[in-house]
Amino acid sequence: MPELPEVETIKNTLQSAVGAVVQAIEIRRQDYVRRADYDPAGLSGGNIASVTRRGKYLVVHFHNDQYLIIHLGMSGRVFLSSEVDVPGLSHVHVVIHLSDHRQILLQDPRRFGGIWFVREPGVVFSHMGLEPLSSSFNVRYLTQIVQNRRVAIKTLLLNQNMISGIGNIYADEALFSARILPTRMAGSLNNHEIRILVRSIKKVLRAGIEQRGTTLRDYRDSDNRPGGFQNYLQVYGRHQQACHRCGQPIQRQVINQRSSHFCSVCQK
DNA sequence: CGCTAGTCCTGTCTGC
DNA sequence: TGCAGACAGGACTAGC
Repeated sequence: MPELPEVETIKNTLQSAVGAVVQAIEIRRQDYVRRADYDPAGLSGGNIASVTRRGKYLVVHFHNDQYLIIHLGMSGRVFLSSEVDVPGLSHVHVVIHLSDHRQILLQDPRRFGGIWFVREPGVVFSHMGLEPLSSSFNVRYLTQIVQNRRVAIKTLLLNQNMISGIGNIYADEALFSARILPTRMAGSLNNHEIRILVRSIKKVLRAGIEQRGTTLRDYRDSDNRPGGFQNYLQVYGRHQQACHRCGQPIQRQVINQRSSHFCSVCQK
């Protein structure tokens, strides 16, 4: 579910938990833990030093160089709750009890997400591509990774080993903004198109963050607030609706198992 | 090595 | 109202 702007928003709303002392960590589903390099029980008594983001991952840094890495998969949510028990909330796999009586709940119905208890975040991120909002993600880098690639440009944008954080919504939106068809072979993009695409990716992601993410169905930040970027979508989820630019109906086509939305008039 | 297709899950919506 | 089938914001991996 959550892509870079949504995870960034969750990270921002979780800042109110920084400094809080962990009373206990409750792992209700052991199979949600992908890796444990230390005993999570040892986190009790320490405090949360920071909460950051890498790609679509949340990084919770505790004392003593102990990290909890969280990936929310397709349906994951993080709640910062002050209630002892949230009624009607199922599929909560992890609860971090804080000594101020708040708790961080990790819910994930489909369980495509997971968590890692590691002493060094690099072991999880070793193969990850550049952050698209960093200065190193630029025309030179995109030129280098599209070179000779015979995959659809959209497939490349979704490849987390190349660029980390772009998902199905923002890939479609960035390609519409750049006026490039998602089916175009990556290696066929010219310098001009690469330049526009870099700019479009950054612009769309920044707008998504500005709007606190996209809520199509169940996305919420850790304060349970929905995002607002769904009101600004140009193509995603707008199949057969009029293109905001030219008025022609938006097309939908499956590319690499993912539904893709585009305007066949505006995008070439 | 690069790439495609199948797989992991549950919930919700659509059409019969 | 019930039920089958499609579909969903992600990402691994077997196999070509």
